[in-house]
Amino acid sequence: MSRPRPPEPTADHDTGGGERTIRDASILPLPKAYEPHEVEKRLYALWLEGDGFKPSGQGTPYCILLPPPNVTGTLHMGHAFQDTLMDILIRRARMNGDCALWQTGTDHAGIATQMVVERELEREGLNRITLGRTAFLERVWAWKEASGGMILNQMKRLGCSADWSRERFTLDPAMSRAVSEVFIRLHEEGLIYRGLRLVNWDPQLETALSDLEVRAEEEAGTLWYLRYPRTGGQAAVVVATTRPETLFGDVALAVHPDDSRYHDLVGQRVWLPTGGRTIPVIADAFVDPAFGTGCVKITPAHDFNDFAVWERLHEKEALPLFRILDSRGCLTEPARAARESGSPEPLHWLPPGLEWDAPELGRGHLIPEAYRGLDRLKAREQLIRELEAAGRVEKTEAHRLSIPRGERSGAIIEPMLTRQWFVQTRPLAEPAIRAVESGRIRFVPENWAQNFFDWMHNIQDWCISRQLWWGHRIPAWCDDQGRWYTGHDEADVRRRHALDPSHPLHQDPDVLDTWFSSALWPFATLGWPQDDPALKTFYPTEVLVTGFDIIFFWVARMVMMGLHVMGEVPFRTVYVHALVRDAEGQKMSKSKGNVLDPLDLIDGIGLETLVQKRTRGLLLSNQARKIETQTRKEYPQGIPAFGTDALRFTFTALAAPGRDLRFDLKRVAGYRNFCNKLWNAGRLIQQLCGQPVPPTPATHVWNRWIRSRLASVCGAVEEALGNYRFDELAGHLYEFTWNEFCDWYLEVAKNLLVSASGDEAICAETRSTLVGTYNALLRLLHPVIPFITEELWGRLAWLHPEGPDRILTAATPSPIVEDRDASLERGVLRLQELIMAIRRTRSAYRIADAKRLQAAFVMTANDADEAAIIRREIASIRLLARLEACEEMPAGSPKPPGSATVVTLPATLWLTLSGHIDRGAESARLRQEFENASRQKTQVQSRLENPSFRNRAPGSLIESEQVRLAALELHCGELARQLEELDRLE
RNA sequence: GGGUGCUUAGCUCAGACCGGUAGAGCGUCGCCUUUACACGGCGAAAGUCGGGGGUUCGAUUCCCUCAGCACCCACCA
Repeated sequence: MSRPRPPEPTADHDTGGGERTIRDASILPLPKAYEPHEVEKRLYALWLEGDGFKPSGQGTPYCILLPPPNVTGTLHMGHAFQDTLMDILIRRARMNGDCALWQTGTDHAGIATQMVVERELEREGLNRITLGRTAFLERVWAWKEASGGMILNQMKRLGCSADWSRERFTLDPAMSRAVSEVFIRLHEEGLIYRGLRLVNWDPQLETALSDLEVRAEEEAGTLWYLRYPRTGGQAAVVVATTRPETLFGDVALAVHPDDSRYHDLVGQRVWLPTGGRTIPVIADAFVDPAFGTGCVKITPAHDFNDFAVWERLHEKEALPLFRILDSRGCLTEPARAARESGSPEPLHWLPPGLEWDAPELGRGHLIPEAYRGLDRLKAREQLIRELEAAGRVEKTEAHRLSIPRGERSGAIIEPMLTRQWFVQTRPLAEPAIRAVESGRIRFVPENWAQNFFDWMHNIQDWCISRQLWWGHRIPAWCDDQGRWYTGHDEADVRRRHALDPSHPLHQDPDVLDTWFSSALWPFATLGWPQDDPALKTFYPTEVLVTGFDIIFFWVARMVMMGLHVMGEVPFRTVYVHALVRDAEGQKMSKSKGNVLDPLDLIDGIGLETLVQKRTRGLLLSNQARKIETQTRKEYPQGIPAFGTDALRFTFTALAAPGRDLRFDLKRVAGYRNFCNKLWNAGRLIQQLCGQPVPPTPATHVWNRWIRSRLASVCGAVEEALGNYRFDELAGHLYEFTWNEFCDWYLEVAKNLLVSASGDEAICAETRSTLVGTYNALLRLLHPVIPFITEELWGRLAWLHPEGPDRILTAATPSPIVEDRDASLERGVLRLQELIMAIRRTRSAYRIADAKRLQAAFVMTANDADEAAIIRREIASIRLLARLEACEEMPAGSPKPPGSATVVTLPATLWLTLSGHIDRGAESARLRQEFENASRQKTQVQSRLENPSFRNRAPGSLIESEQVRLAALELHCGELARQLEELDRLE
């Protein structure tokens, strides 16, 4: 969908980049519109030449860590947003002369990657078990080499200036060394331990998960009221449960100690509803008498609450502990479960004197024959049928409850008694809390620190072992007595622990939670535990740019590990950005069909391809149809190519503090237009100058003005970046570029150079201002929109005869303090107000721009500087308000006949409009203005007359209100006079 | 159950820590093919700042409260 455009000179195309010189540049006109596509590829290659994005120079070290994306991942809007912000910071730091490193790499993403490869195997009719561990891991590595890391290439399309030579992968040998080193140290310090505990078990993936990897959703369920017959023959005890199948693992019933209904029951025994085994009734305050029947079954191996009860009371009440599910969630005899775990450590606990063959334990048969090997959900159905038939179900109720599901697999999570490795987090959390409290780590925006504290204060020990194959194998070996030893490898273990070669050792088959290695990312990527100079230079890193969704997963753990291992925080600032949503505020997800691919916004995509892309691989066909309809409606033309810079500017402008960010495609179009505006400003300047210009001091009002504004904007940009207010950064740049530089300054400068008097001195300083401002502007913009600024820098090489060839390595423009002139800026503001008032009046009378009008004015300004600026700038008033002539008349001059009146603060001006004038409209217009001004005047007046205001308001406010009142009085007086004049003439 | 955030123009959002005159982009309307740009220029319309109460000389802003919408943590036998 490209517009027809005039033929372009071919000489400036594909010159290979870098070969351009000032000589030939001056004669090459720019194409009429900026075309990002060709430019982006060429320039990225150019940037990679030589040292690429390696840190250089002796400047202050400045390091940002890329939150390592999953190797399985592809770039989505969230990444693109985050990457843009990081790239802005890094490019700016580089231009500031800092030694800037953007450390990049990918994460092995244990579960995600293993699932991808397992699915691939499934398509070939294979599975990992038949393949075996070694062959399976070879497959995963092959997959990683072939398809992993696509996301980093996509980042390059975004213009990311990460140091690709330092790319790391969390399973690199050096990273693995860091992982085992930390594991060994923490184990020796007692901060990593092996424990028999309940964990969240995913029966589909057959692994433990951490609390954070479990999502609970409210779903419809059933509450069954089951009868537990009493041994003495009295009425059965009724217990409500949502998971009846767990009754095979019951070790007690519990009631609240103060529940009078059950006082006589405590200490007695009841029969299980099936299975021929009795359990005691105990009392514990955790029971809520108001829920169900106030009596609860205790299944310590499969329920977190019950396990807590067991921990409190198992010695006193002689409660055994055993599990009844195998790793796939099927019912199994406890003894079998222990054997299956393959470890010499027992997976149960029996009170002294109690043996498996005791009647309390069903003489070793806890699971009736008919249920053995049955999936827990199937077993549930079968059990309910059996109990109903036996009259053991009193009633059933529909019940909403939150069902925990594995984040990855979606399978219902079972709390499961297993032996796992845990990190004892409290001793690690305390220094982390202090680091944030003391300000050694700053959260931006601050309120996220609260979130961090809340979690850290209630932190639970972290289960770090996973029953997967893809990941860091746990560096721990077990002997036949169940004793554990750590080391980097078996030989290392024997050396460290002085074990004879004949001493049997078996390495733990499990791997570590992916987040364990991620937690070491800040120092492991920089070379730890080696004595790497990068570590000394760049640790602690400057700022972590991340979403709030991984504060717990990742940020908190990096802080804990960094402080513990390095003795220093991993980063000084945590900048927490919002999460990208669609235009309706919905989370972008494949199943909703509202996903936007950042690359499609850059390159564009046709409607048909987009529809295909969004519906591919969807299981439900009605869902696919819905998405197709919605997509066709929303993007009837597909998505046009906006270019990388437009997308980056959009992200920057949207990066206001907050927790979600609605991504609106229309904004991208707006910023594409912005890029084009900047491009065309370059075209104009090329036409006006086109060769190096010696720096010349400014004397002309507008030249001084734009230099003053530039100095202000440099300062504002610096401040916005210092506060991580990317939205404000974008706002300042947009406003300055478009409104001040293009709309005002270029219009004037064009005139000064093309049609003006031929005053060589003014021309020289105007060229110098034009070139100096545009040059600085490109450098200010470069971190945000790197491609177009680099392209302009290259094409307009005469802009920077002494500067570097590439804007990438140019210096940030520093604000020139002497250029700032507040009084001049005020004066120009008045001038602009006068010009805008004339334009308004012209527009009200619908006078074409081409029509030049006669005008006369009287000065009403009481500020000498302002008046001087107006008088000096009559030429620009004429130019910008399209006047033929504009003459000053003596104060008190009468309104010329047949004129429209324009009343502003610095001057009252009459536009000669013979033939157009409408006395009624004129009067109404002035009256309206008068009323507005009087309303304001009255407001200020009454405020100033209010004694309590005068007594209590700060002096500076009173002063400024007085100034304002004076101005309003002047304005009102002048409007009244002009209205009288109008009446008098009538 | 505990907590956090949001509610401002037709749409998407700034502004609020630090009270006094409410801003932007997009959209809408009018005029304009002015040789940088129609991916443009100039101009205009458009808001009882979610409801109620309080503090204050003054509240969109601070406090309380209600409503709606998001989200997080815990938990539901």
